[in-house]
Amino acid sequence: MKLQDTLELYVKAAVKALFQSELESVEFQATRKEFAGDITVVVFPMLRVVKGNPAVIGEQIGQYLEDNVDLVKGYNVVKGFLNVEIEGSYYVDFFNTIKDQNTYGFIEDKDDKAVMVEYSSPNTNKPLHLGHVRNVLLGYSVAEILKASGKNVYKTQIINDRGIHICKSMLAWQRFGNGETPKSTELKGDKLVGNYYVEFDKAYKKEITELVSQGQSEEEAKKNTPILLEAQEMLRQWEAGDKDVVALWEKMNGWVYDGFEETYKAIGVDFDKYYYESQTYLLGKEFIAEGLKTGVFEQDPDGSVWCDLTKDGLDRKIVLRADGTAVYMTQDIGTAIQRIKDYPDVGGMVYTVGNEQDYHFKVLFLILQKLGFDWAKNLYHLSYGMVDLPSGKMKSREGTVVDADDLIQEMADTAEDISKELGKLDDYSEDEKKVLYKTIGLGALKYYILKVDPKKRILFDPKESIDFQGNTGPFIQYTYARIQSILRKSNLNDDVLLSTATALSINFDEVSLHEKEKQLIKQLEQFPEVIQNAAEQHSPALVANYTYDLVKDFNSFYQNVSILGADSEHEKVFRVALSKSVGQTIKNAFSVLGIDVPERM
RNA sequence: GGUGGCAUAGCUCAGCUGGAUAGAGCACCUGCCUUCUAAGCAGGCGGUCCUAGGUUCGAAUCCUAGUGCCAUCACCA
Repeated sequence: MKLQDTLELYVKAAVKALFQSELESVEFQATRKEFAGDITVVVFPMLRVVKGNPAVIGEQIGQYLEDNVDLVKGYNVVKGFLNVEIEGSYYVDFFNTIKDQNTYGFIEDKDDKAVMVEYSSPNTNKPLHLGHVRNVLLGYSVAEILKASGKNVYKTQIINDRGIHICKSMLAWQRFGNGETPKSTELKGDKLVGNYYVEFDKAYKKEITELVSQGQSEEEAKKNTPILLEAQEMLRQWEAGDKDVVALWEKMNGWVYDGFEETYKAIGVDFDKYYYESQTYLLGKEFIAEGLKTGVFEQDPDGSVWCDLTKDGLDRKIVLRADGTAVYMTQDIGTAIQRIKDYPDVGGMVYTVGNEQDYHFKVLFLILQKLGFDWAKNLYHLSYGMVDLPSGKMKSREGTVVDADDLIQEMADTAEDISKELGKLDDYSEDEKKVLYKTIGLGALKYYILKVDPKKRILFDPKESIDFQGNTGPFIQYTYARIQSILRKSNLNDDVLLSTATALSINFDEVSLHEKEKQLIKQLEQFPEVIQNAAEQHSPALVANYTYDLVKDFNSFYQNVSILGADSEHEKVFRVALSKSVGQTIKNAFSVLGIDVPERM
């Protein structure tokens, strides 16, 4: 049983014995550093049941606990706060129960119902940028956190592979491409296709200028440029299944997928299943027809189909155009249903999509509920803030985007510069160094993005490079590397670590627990709860900030207490074992953030 | 205009279901490498928690109103 739960029973018993009153619950908080004690009982809420001076009541309860509870070593009362000191042996005993768990903090028995997490979901006409990076890191991490919290998880995305945007790239490539391929240009496929998307835009703008000089209004010109009309014609041909257009579409999308795959690999994320809009956009229609029969939807005289959500405080939402073609909503309805068909064990889904689409998902979830799907109540929009530059929004057409591949490379380069300056790795091979630079660079980037609350926007200044000191990924990685160094130098194998730490608890009087050691164990004790909270709140930031606190405590311990130079063998082994556990916890925490930890740095 | 989100130190961010004198990092200043990796540690400076009301023993946290920024309100996605 958790310390808090145990104490709660005793505090209730104390109140019953002393004041003949029943408490419903007891409020605890961690004791602030400036006071003696380990855990604090807040007396104020009891005043509803027990009348009197809170300080006096605290005093009486404290005395009762000291007299009746072995765990309680002492107490003090400050105003209405009862600070309880816990026997050091409690912490040593607790540590003994976790020190050999490699999966500490994770729940291994999985729920029957799985969760599907969607993230990334890019368009196929341009490379991934910093905005996608946030999406991908968040989605991956939340998926891993959910796994760690005891869920089976499927990672997926929906690839927006059809529509006018890809036709624009296709057309530009046809016109200006001279048969270029990723191979012939040595460009990543997504970059090559993205270039033609830009080419299209250039030609388009030029044609607008021409038409305007011929007397058309700008508005007219935008609709009438030959190149746009041709792109629209291409889309019609695609929808009609024109062989040549489809072949070109397949070829160019193939290039993009290869490029994306490379980027995902570089970032270190993966997917269990891909969905393509081109394959699912028709599926929703069936259910629109179904919903029309059951009255969920209504048809206007022009043939368009709507869902009336005014009673739910929202608007009327179109789900099918007058010409019978699908809109975004149609396809999302179809995709959701398809996913449950494919994976019947899925009981809920998480959509990692920017907060600009909050309204869309509110509507989508509501419609799915109205259609009567029981899983529809377990849909969650993991809505996150935009990543903005000091100059404002990123705009691909204006060339202000921060490219994902470039960014990853720059982070590794910075890691390399710093590492070389510090010069601690002279005996590493070039290959080993390269891997390490990437680990550190990515660690910096991922931590930088994941440590902020998803719903808040991020301001990213490319000129001010991401820090490697303080509350950063590399700082935490560095601490991990230090711990590994100690483990190597201690020459203690696991058997010794296990047995001697146990011996310490038996002979506890010999050695008292150092403040810094106790603090570390308290911090370790929090980890499983942090994972559960992070899963409930879909927030990797909670894990990131926890890890930082843990690491700060460790570094303080490390600098103030000699580990390998401890006075007794007992102490030394205990401290090494404690360090090892902290290292394992860092590793576990970082694994759900998708960040690797190095043996040295 | 309707709806939703955000607002905490010069900058970037924490602050769990309301609890003690609001915490970190960066930057700036002071110390600490002959002892386990100084990407570190110990300390200092720095706050009208956007504003005004309200709820209560107690509010950065909850409620109301206002201000500012962002998003959204398409037969776009």
